Order: sequence, then structure tokens, then C-alpha cells
Amino acid sequence: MTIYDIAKEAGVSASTVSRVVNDKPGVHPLTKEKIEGLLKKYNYSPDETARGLIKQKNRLIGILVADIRNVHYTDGAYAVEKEFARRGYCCIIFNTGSESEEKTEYIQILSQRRVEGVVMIGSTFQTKEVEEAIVRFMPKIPVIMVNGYLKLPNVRGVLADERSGVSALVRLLAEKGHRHLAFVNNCYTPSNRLKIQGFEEELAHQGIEGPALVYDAQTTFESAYEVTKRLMQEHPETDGIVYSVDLLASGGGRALADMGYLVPDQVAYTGIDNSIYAEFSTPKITSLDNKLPELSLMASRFLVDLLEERSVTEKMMVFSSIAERETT
Amino acid sequence: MTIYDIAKEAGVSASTVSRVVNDKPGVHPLTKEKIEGLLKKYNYSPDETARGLIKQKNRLIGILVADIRNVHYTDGAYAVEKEFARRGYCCIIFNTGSESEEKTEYIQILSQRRVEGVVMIGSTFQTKEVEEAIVRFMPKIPVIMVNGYLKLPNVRGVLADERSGVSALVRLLAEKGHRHLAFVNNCYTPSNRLKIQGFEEELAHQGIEGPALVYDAQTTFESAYEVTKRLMQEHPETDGIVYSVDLLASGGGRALADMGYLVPDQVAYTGIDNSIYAEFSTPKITSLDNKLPELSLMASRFLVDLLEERSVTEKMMVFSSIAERETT
DNA sequence: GACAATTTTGCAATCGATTCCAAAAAGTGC
DNA sequence: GCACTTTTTGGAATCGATTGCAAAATTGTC
Repeated sequence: MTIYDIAKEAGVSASTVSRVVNDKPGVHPLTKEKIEGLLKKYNYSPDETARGLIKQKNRLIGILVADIRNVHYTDGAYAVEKEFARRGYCCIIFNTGSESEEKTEYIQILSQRRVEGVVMIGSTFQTKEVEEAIVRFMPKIPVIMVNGYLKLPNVRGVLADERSGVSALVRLLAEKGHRHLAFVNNCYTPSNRLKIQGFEEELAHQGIEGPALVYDAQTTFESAYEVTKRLMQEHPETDGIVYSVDLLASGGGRALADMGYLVPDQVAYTGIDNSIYAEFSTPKITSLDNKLPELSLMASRFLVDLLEERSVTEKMMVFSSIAERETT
Repeated sequence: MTIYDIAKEAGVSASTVSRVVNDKPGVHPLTKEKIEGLLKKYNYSPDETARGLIKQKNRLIGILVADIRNVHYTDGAYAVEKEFARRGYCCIIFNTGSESEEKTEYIQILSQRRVEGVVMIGSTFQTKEVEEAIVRFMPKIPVIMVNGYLKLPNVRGVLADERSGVSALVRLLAEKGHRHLAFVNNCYTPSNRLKIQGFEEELAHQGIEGPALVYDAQTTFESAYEVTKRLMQEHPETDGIVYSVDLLASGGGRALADMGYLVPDQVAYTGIDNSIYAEFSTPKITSLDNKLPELSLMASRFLVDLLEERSVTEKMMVFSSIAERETT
């Protein structure tokens, strides 16, 4: 059912029907009534594709996420979708995976769809390859990065201040008397580098000397379990651990329990992200809340400002806060 | 950069450029080479919107989910997106919320976008209102419901057999000697009704007489905690509980622990969905795995079959299995 | 070099809307 | 009833592609 079909049955031209559909003035009340009847009769609603073509605005937003199953990305994607749906946009979502090739590919696809804006959630998009892909395929489309940033004219960033957040975690541990601290890291993303930086800085602040203890683990419960055991064997004096993500903290906590340590008295530990893992592990894990949902919501608003061509700043910092639970 | 711009610079017509872009025969090798050079130079890629308009196929799929933050929906949405991305489709996703009005609205929006197919994830879409909305706005668009079903010519369903799954849970409990069983329910969705049915049927099978004990709770950890306490006070003989979802089982487990019950010896319990809650609670919860990711993957394949007009059955049943852990 | 066969190319219509401009219809005043 | 204004309507171009058909260019054969 197209606008022409309606026009034909109403005995008018498509222009007139279009005016009624878009509620524009200059249509005779009787004609309008007649057309409205037909619109309802056939449940007509205009083809947004065709509309987008002529208007050069398709009200489409692209969301890029490495893996939506990752709890904190889920929250972010949800916030973005909700905010844009409210404003009459549709969101096209892609799970890009971690390969940079895939990311480039999806950036191209989104540009082909002529999306009006893109939100990239997660620091994994803060890479040279993504930068090149943006320059190549969407140099003019507003891009907002949640927890990431690239220095390009059409890119804006919304970031949690994880560096000072991790410093706060260290301060918390130090205040409770834990001074032999270690950091367990899952991978060297830009975001994680900042965390380690915050860790080291605060150690210095607290006057804890010596090289900072950083252990590497895979992003799995089991790996964190193993690494923590090894850590405690190699450095038995350790009494405080910061894990780069909650999942690791969960695995590490299990290891500490199995080794017979009293938590938080003998060894205290924290996660980062304040995710479901932190809340549902036993004991409940103290975690750094980087407020990804809020961050994503802000990102959406940011993007809307850009779409409506309001001038805005280059990036925004949001302070993260600590959700203290049973492990500290 | 449109196809005409390329054509102009190459000194040929748009038709010729189109032929090159789509790799169609009948273009002189030299012309082709020249055009390909320009395509690369300008990073030209055809506007999918315009393409969709003329081809009457936009390679767009709609995904409707009540709330993607709901862990088992996340997995489903992921599976669907991945499968369609692989096939060159884009997915438009909406979190519909639980209101039926919103669902109707999003169904209309998707129809306006002329999506080629729709996947609805979750039994919440199995309602009269959704049925009406489909008839009204997308009577011709293939719709696949994951864990739901509506009797309409364009709708197909992929369902987990939760009824017999819950029966299996009851059987498991009964085999371990638990015969005073209760069911804690979060809400009366079609899916949950089937669970209760399976619960009651198996009680009868096992020769456990009396009306089945069914308690109602909100879908929160706290509510499950309270309801479980009340349940154990009102029926202290209870030695086995089936919770309609894992989150409830998690809250209930905490209540049982606080009341001093030995799990699983004195009281055993199970969740449903085999979600992250089941895996990360302490003790780890035995849960019914309704295999939503697999279900969603099957749904995608099902939809592809429909899109390619292969004939397929009306609905498919998938048997669920039990992931046994520490609470039974 | 003429003519047929074949290859290469472009014109124009199309998809389903929107919108400017001009034409038609209706309304107003004398 | 005529001239003029205002309201209502329709025609045609447009957005950015695709595609069937006809025209043009090239190639081959004698």
C-alpha cells in the first residue's frame, strides 16, 4: 500500500495525501477527512526508506559494541537504544568482536546505511585501525565513543575517569591497612593501561615503594583463579588485590577462599565495573562503578546535540565512584 | 559521493558505474579499470537505502526484546544479530518494555522501516495485543517468536519445552528424596504457566497428593528472599523449591542460608534459565537450561528459510536440559 | 569496404515518498 | 458578473540507486 494507491482511491494526487500524512496545512477539511479515513482503513504508514532518501535523513543510529553479552556493554547499549527510540530514531546494532578487521567492516556497512550518527561502546574502539576506518568511510558522520576517544573532527568521547577511580580503590585498601598490593590485569586495552597508571600513582602517593606488582590473566574465572593462587604463592605477603574487571575478582575470590584466607581481614580485594559479577559473587565484591549506563546515556544526549548541530565540547569526563561491599 | 558523481568524473553513464559496482558483465575492461580506480579513490559505496528502494529488499531485520539487560535475552539477541550480520543483514533492535502499547508501537515502526523479517525474543510477546498489531501492521512480514507462538500465517515459533523441563526438575528433586515441594513464581506469563503446569503434572506422576504449593514473588532478589522466608514459616515441612527464574532462586537461597537450613540436604532448590545468576551464586544453583542462545540461533536460521521462501514447519520444540549444581 | 554479429554503452523508467511552483477552484468586494 | 485575492490541488522534479531495451561502437568475415 503506497501513497499512490491511497491517492487513487481518494481521487486526489499523491501530493495531497502526503500533505495529510504529514499534517501540513492547505488541505480542504473534507478532502482531509476522506483521506484520513482511507489511511486508517489500510493502516497506511509511509515507507521510511523512501522518506529518508528524499529528506536525506533516515533517523538511523549505529551502535557498535565488541560483544553485547559483556554485562557492562549491555547496559550501555540499552541506554543508547532507549534514548534514541524516545526521539524517533532506530538503532542498528553490531557485535563487532575484537578483531580490528571486523570493526572496519562494520564501520563501512554503517556508512552505507547512511546512519546519522554512531555510538561506539567500549575502549576497544580506541585504535589506529578504527581511526583510519572512520576517516575513510565516515569522515562526516558524528561519532561518540563511550569510554574511548580519538582525535578526529567528527569524533567525541565520553569517558569515566578510571585512572583516578583505581587510585581511590588503592586509597581505600591502604586506609584499611593493606599495604602489600597487587594488580591483576586481563588485557592491555587503553582503558586498562589507565587503570594500572592510577594504581601505580596511588602507590607512590601512599609512600609504598618498590615496583608495582602486576599479574596478567585471561578474561576468565578459571584464569583468575590460577593466577591468584600463583600470586599468593610467589608473594605471600600480599594483602590487597585490585582486579581489572569483576569477573577476575570473582575467580580470584574463590581462589583466596580455597586457600583459606580470611576476606577482607587477611586479604582484601576489589573488582572494576560494578557489574552483576560483583553483586552476585560470595562474598559480594567491592567494585569501582564506572557508571557505563549513565555514560552511555550522556553519550546519546551528546550525539543528539551534535545531530542538531549544537556546539559541544570535545570530550567529557565522568567521575567514577566506589561501591563498597564485603571484600574490603 | 553518488553514483552520478563517479559517472561524471569517469565520463560514462551511471548505468555503467552500477554495472561495475555490482560486478556485472558487459563492461569494457579498460572502462572497468578506470571506474574501479575512482571507486577506490573516493571510497564510494552505494547507498543501501536507495538500493533497498528499487530492489524492494533492504536487508533489514527487526529484533524485539522486552529488555536486553535481561541476561537470557542478551544471549538471544546476540545470537540473532551475529547470524544475520554473517548473511549481510543489519539488525534494528528495540527494547519494548513490558507495556503492550509500546510493543504495538514498535511493531508499527518496524513495518514502516520495511524490515524483511522480525524476531521477537521472549514469551512476553505471546499476547492478544501483539497478535493484533502483527495482523494490522505486518501481516505479510515473516515473524519468528523465540519462546513464544501465535497462530498467524506469517508467524513461526521456536520453543523450549519448559513444561517437561520443569517436570524433570521435580523428578530430580523427588529422586533425591524431596517430596514436599513448592513453586515460587515471578509472574504469570504464558511461559510461566507452562512451568507451573509441568510442576503440577509431575507431582501427580510422583504420587504426591494435595494442591501444589505455589507462591508469588516480584522479579527481584529481595522479594524472593522475603517470600522464601514466609514460605518456610507457613510450610516448615517444605524440602524442595523450584523457582521460576534463577534470580529468585538466588534470593531464596540467601534466605534459606540465613535461616540456617542445610542445602541441599534439608532443602534443595532449583532455578530456571541457567543464567549467570545460577552460575555465580553461592551455592551454585541447579538450573533448567532452556538454551535460549541455541533457540535464538535456530530462530535466525528459521527466518532465513522463510526469507528464502523455503517451506518450513509451523513451530519447533527444543528439549531443555538440567544443569545440575550444588543446590540439589 | 560492406554487412552481420557481437560487445559496450546510455536512455529512461522505476522504487515511494516530498516539495516547489503553477494552475485550478473557491471566496470576496463592488 | 467581473476582477482580484485566497485557498486548494496537481504536475513534475528530486533523492540514489537498478535494469530492460535500444542505440552506438567494435569486431569479424568475405
